[in-house]
Amino acid sequence: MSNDCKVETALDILVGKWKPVILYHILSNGILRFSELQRLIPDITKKMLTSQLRELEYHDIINRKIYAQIPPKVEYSMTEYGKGLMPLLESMHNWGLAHIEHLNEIYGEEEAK
Amino acid sequence: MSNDCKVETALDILVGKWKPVILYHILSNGILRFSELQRLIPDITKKMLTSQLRELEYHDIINRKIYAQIPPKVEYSMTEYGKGLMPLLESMHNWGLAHIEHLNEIYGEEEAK
DNA sequence: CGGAATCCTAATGGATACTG
DNA sequence: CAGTATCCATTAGGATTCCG
Repeated sequence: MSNDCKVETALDILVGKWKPVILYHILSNGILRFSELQRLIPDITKKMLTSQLRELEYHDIINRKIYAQIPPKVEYSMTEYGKGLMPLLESMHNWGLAHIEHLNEIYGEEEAK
Repeated sequence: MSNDCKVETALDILVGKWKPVILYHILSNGILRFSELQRLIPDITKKMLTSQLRELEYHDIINRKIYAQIPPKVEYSMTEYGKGLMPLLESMHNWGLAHIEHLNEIYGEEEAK
């Protein structure tokens, strides 16, 4: 059996068209409002931004701080626990970087995939 | 810009409902025939097994060796390059394991997600 | 401002049957 | 045995509108 393989658990947290980008911006900026994330990721819709943030929040990767005021203000930041993801993200980034090189060697520069 | 973030590149290789399981079995067994993989992963269809194997092959993670005989025989194994994925897979596995613990602490044992 | 609700499209995954 | 080919179901993602 392979039920002791938890690679997929880690994948779950990162999979989603926008999650890596969102994490990238929050990690770079520390704290970001909903509208700031929208500005930083122009092509994302509110619905997508909301759903991806909620999933990350569910997994305790990011924090959601609501200010009870009008107009509303909501801030997102990494949780302490979520910061523990950073080494893994870096490993993935580095491997990804090397892999692009590798694909170029095999298939040439054209193929982006 | 966040275009220098290549986390997604790494994700691409692993995303796909069956890829982690397939890699797990090939890594555990060294060399496996198509039919052996089918036995080890009972719920997968031929179509899915084929497509996932082809994607891994495209990325030079696994090798496909065809024996020109009747009945056909095809063996799959990790490439040398593909073995370089192992540390990353282990990191992800370990993080995933710890994350399940963490979720249990937050939400209790019931929630599997 | 930061969403929720609704509807729609595209991509992924699966069942089944056929083939060299 | 190791696949294709077709067709169908499910899911992810997106556009738009509305709301406190």
